[in-house]
Amino acid sequence: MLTKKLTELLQKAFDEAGYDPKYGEVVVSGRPDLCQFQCNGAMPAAKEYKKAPFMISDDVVEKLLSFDETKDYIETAETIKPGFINMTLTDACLVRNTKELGDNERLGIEEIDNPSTIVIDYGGPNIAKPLHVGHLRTAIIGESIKRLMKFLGYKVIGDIHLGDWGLQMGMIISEIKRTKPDLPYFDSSFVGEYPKEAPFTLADLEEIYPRVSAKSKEDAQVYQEAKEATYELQNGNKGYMALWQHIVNVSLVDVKKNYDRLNVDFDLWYGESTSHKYIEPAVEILKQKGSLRESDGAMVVDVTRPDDKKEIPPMIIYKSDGSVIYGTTDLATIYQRVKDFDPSHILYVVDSRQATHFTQVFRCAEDNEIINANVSLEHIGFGTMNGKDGKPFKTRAGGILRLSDLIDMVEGNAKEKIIANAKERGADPDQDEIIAASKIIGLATLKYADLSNYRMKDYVFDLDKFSSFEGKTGPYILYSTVRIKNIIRKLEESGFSKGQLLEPKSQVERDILLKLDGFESVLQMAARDRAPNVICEYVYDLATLMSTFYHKHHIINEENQDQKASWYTLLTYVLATLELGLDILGIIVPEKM
RNA sequence: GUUUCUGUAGCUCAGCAGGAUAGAGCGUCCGCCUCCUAAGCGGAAGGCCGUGGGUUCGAAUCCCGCCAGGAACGCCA
Repeated sequence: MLTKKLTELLQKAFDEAGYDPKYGEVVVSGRPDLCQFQCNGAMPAAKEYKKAPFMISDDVVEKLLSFDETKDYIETAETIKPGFINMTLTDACLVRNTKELGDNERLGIEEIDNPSTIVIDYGGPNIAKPLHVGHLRTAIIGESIKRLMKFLGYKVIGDIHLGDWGLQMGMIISEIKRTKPDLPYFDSSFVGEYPKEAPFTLADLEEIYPRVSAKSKEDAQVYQEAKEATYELQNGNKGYMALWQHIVNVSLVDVKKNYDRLNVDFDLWYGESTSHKYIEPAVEILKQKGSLRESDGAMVVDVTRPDDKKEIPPMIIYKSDGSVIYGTTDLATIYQRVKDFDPSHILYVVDSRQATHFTQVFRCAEDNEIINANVSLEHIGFGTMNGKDGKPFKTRAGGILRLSDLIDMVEGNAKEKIIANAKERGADPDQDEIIAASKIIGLATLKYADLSNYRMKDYVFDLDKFSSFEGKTGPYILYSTVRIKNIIRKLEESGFSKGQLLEPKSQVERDILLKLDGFESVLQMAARDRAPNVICEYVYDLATLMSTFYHKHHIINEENQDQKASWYTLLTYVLATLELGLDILGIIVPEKM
């Protein structure tokens, strides 16, 4: 990374000029018309040394220019107005640096030392309920953060954390009992093997939950039975467990299908139920600490702290009916994760609306030493995806939009565009090609639109805009990337080989070399802030620079063979960078489009 | 009410480890397809960065107040 090397140089210069080296930090210039890199350290240093900033920057620049190694990097270094140190690198340095990055397997990006384990909890779909738009952001953002951390070298475990242990399971079980009381699962005297086949289909399940959920709101009896069933399930009713397993199995097929379409995968397909055997030991700790108390019939733990600005309600461990709720399973899951994986971080990529809940759970775990001080629990919240009315996205009829329907919409839209575009170009792709391309492009449309927003913000889902295929969109970036692939393919087909990277022939080309160097700090910033949107920004910038480049230089028709070979090499570097960036975003690049 | 997130161009959004002239996309206007994909490129117009203070040599960026919008505030997840 060039800023790092330049910072070393500047620190040395500050030091030798008699100033604290800490002022030597170099950043990418905010004024590319003036210089490529800048150091602003002379201005804060002016205070410490009670000197005019330009006197300091003059000293530093003088020292800097006296070093032998400076010539290897810097073309010009000068002091400007109050005390900026502006630097521009030699093209030779840029080329040398680019080669180092491009020829490196990891594009020159450092892998962290002594990697710790990070558990990322995202996805969180509920069993027996179809996935809906509300599940989109956690999946997309979580997947991207997972990939980013993995690439940076952490040992990352992505856990889907299925919602499979709460009241909704009791609702479904009690409803099945009501409609099919003769099933063996409800016969307490039943001995032997329960049937292997589930007594319902996925379609049945998807119909049962909304029905019983609505009924339970009207009918207290129904609600009561659901609660009782939940309690019995959680306490090991054998028939319920067997039925529960059927529900999980049937649902999971569909859940996996949805995540596949989103190019999202998990290392662990655990759920709330997985941790249920850890509830007891976790609660035992709470008891030993004397934290558990009775309140309105429920067992709770207080999680307030003296400097609280807001009253945090106590966390409920056991409801007044004796069953556990998601706070309890979350706590038990922390206990389990610490025991099994010894993580340094557990990241929860969950809707911001659950902030209070996580405050409760985290405090409960910390205060009661279920985790020790080296484990960091972090809620990575995000805003909602809204419709054009500014309210959470709904279907036209006002219902909840299924995730699969959303994906269908986006893919369908991509398909129309592909066909229209092919027609215009006189191309004639076959059906399979069109379908494959529409899936990939649809995915990029959806993911780029989502990830390019800063995650805390709500955003408006506007299909027309996102799939317009123009401007700052997923399809544009794919288009740019595929275009590079096409040129490379043509070069390969003509038997041409890559060659030595030559010095840039234009400002765009120079800008590309500088941009390539900036990738590492972009990834670091994205990781630090858990903010994939900075990667989106970067990928777009690089793609745009490439488009400008084509306008200026024509690679295939280039007569100078060394130049052509050099550009070929450059293309492979840019492609590798784009592909890596897109892969971290969870976006797939097609071969053609 | 309390807490929290958000407020930047007509619209949708970046920028917020403080730095020199605040950036994109869409939309509007002008120009560019005998040449690797025009899903593109070049250019123009468009902004007292919600508001008032403070810190600082320097604030869209940090701190405080206010205004506006969203969200959360005990047995759903």
